[in-house]
Order: sequence, then C-alpha cells, then structure tokens
Amino acid sequence: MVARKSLKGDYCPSARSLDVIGDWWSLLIVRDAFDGMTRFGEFQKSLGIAKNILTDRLKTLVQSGILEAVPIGDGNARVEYRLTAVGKDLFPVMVALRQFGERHLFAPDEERSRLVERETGLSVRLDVRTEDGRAIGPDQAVILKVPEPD
Amino acid sequence: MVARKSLKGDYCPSARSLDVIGDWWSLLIVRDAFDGMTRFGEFQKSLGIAKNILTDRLKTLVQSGILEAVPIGDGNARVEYRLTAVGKDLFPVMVALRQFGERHLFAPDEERSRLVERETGLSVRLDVRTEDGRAIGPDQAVILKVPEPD
DNA sequence: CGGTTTGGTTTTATAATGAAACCGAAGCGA
DNA sequence: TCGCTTCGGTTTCATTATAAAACCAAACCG
Repeated sequence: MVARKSLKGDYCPSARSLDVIGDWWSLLIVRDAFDGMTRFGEFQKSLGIAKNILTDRLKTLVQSGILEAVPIGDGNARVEYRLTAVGKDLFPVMVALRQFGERHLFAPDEERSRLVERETGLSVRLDVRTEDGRAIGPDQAVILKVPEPD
Repeated sequence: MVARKSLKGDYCPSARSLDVIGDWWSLLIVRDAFDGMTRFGEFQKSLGIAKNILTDRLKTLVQSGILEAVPIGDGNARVEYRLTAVGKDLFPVMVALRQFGERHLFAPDEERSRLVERETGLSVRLDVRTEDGRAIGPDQAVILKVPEPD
C-alpha cells in the first residue's frame, strides 16, 4: 500500500476525523463501545475481527484518545477499554451513520436495531442546523476554505 | 486479506452504512462532491488518490446509488459524477465528522475551513435529539437489539 | 495446584493499495 | 483539419495491510 497518506495536515476537519477513525474497523469498535463493550474478547467475538488487527486498532484508538485502557481489578495486566470524553463526542457520527443506514440500506419491513432514549423509549435522531436552530440541507450550506499558502 | 467481511446482513444500520462508505477513500470523495467537485480529474488532484483506486471507488459509489454518472455535453463518453438524493443524505454524516474534527483535532488557534449557511454565513452544526426535540448525550440512549435467530 | 479462559504475539498467505507506464478519445489552437 | 495536449481511465508490478491460524504467558477458577 505504500504509506497511506495522512490527512493530519489537511485544513478540513472531516478529513482529520477520517484520518483517526476512517479505517475499516475503528468505527465498528467505537460502536460496540457505545453499546457497552469493554473487553478485548467482547470486541473480538462481536466483530469477528482478527486478533492481531484488533490489538492494533485498540492501540491506535487509545493513542488517539478515543478509548482509554483502564486496568481491571487491582492487578496490573488486564485492562478494560472505555470511551473517553473525546470518544463520546463521536456519538453524533454514530447516530448520523445509523440514520443513513436506516433510511437507505434496509428493506421497508426489514428488522433492524433501534436507538432510543433510555428513559422514555423515544426515537433518537439528528438534523443539521444553523446556530440559531433552523434545520438546513446540503444545498444551503457552503464550506469557507482556508486560503492556500501556495 | 482474504475476503473482507461484508456487513450487509448486519442488523445494525451503522454497520451497513460503513459497509458502503466505510473505506478509506469513499467519504473523502463524497466530501469533495459536497464541495462541488464532479470530474474524475478534480477528485484525483484534490485527494492525491491513485487513479485505479479512484476509478474503483467511483464505480462502487455509483453502484451504491450515492453518486450518479451523468454524461457530459452531448457526446456519450465523458461523465460527471454528481451526488444523488441518497448521497445528499450523507450530509449529516459529513457535518458530524467535521464537528468532531473541529473540537478535537485542531489546535485552538489553528486555521480550518468552516461550514456555514450560504445566505446568512451562520455556522452549521448538529446535535442528537429525541423525536420531541430534546438534545441528549450518549449516556441517555440505548440500542434496542433485534433478537438473534440462533 | 491444574486446567481453562483471556488477551494477546508471531508467522505466513493473500488481497488491497499505490505508483507508474501506457492508451484511446475528446478538446483545442493554429 | 492537423497535431498537440488533456482527460479518463486500464494494466502492470511492487509493496503494504489484513486475515487466519498457531502459539504462548498470565490471570482466573475449581
């Protein structure tokens, strides 16, 4: 693959996010973490991911500050992987992906998991809005670029 | 790599979305498409992606119904790649990624591109809400699973 | 204690990616 | 209209990422 290009220097915040969580497994691990999983074996079983790859991804996610490795029990060796505050800020990303999938990737009558508020059971969703609260679509928005250094 | 696992059958809508746009380049292409790019050469130059890979990704995105290949001019050969209505529904995903990047992947004073409403210049953002409009965080939400067939 | 589970690491095979060369067709200036 | 250039790929080849399986030490469990 010859050194996959890093997007760290990109001025686009989406690109930088993808640099951190844009690979094939990372977001699935994060999804499971949101779902309450913490242990290596849980992720491995849930995802069917090769163990060496899982090791690598967990390491990367910890380095990125999205997960933290918390020592379990009193000993020193075994750890739990928990979402950090930063990791929890990926929640809207997960919900957005879920919403897209629900709309376009399921047959109308097909079974699917649902995301609801714990207390009330109400459905959870999200919309893009202006800072004063009006919902808008892609055509009403523009990206203001940073001037290129040249 | 031995046949990368498909998530098509997964009951989790996020997983299915990732199956479609979860690879390294697809969302970057979509980002550029939201930014107005339509031509092969534009994507290629903007992303620095290898041409064979770009060919493949565009093909996949067209097959998934996210982009459509519109013949250019009157001739038959050359095409423009445009977001379909389905593709435009990825807008919240892009905004969510952008918002995460803005919060955590830039130094406080660092330059970044911004997403604003075209008419007013107001910032664009998004929050997760219940269907009755209350903003909630990850801890207030639960995933209701589909019962496993076993 | 002794066996089993957990959480990895190592090894090896193969698929995905990237870079570069190549190529036909469309555009374009003279 | 001729010839040159750009565009939009395809092909080939080298390299990397991923997967599967074997292996292993430490923790846990009776």
